Amino acid sequence: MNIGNASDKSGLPAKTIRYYEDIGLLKPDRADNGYRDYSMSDVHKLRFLQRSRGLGFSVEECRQLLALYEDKSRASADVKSIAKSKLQEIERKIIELRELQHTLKHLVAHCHGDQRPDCPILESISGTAGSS
Amino acid sequence: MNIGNASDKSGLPAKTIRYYEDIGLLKPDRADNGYRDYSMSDVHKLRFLQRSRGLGFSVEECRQLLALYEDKSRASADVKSIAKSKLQEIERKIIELRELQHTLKHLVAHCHGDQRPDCPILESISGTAGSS
DNA sequence: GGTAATCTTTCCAGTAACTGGAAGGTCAAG
DNA sequence: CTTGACCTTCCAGTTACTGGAAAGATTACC
Repeated sequence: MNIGNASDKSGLPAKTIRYYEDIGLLKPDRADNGYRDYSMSDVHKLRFLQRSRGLGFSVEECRQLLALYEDKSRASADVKSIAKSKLQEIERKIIELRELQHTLKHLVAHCHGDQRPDCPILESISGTAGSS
Repeated sequence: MNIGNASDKSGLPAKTIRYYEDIGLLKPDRADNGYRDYSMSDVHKLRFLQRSRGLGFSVEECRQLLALYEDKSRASADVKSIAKSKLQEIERKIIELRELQHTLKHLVAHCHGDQRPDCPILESISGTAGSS
């Protein structure tokens, strides 16, 4: 499939997909006319990248995650140790998102925007009373 | 407190804190010697920024979140509608993180790195069999 | 078959969000 | 009163895109 189609299915702009190719993240086939030709597997990987980038992983981290995703020949211990450290990071991100969620819900529920100078939320936000 | 201290407490590099000041996200007091002087409230906000950035929100989105955080005078409906749309985004991110977590756990549990050409994970990854 | 619209290609420049480093001022310790 | 660890501003470089030009390919219509 052409890049426009892959873009629609992955949620990534065509520009970004070409950029990911430039930096060696994903190399699609080429059709006889020179057009890039994406397989469904490529599209899955693009969607995977779209998600991980949106969740705050850097491109280099995404490269690692993609390597895990694509793993076909690396040593088990190696793969597992990277996966485990990524899992810890994911766990942390989920917790932080829950705290942010809690804070915003609290705001929606309790702050009425009626010119009050101090909001009780300020106490609980930014992990001051929720983590570490 | 000085910027180095604020940096330690917020987890943001001093460089980044100065950059956030440049773009108008957070304006600390200045001591008589010209040094930036951060209050605990400033540090909370920096930590808040550190987290939201790490969770994949853009600086402009963080500006909105910070405005919610700081809200003291805006109309309730306005604040609530922004907060609600951010809550949806957070909900989505949590779901995506859970799926990523599930995928990686599956990888750690079932892929042994023993040269196998196709991993069963490929089916379930990237939301193909888990969402939408 | 012609041609206009809509792809696609590469390349180069611009933006967003930092990041590093130079040149110099400030401060606490010995 | 100097040494070292801070801090300041400024300017240049990096990462991760993003927009736009110029040109080739494909499809859609007459």
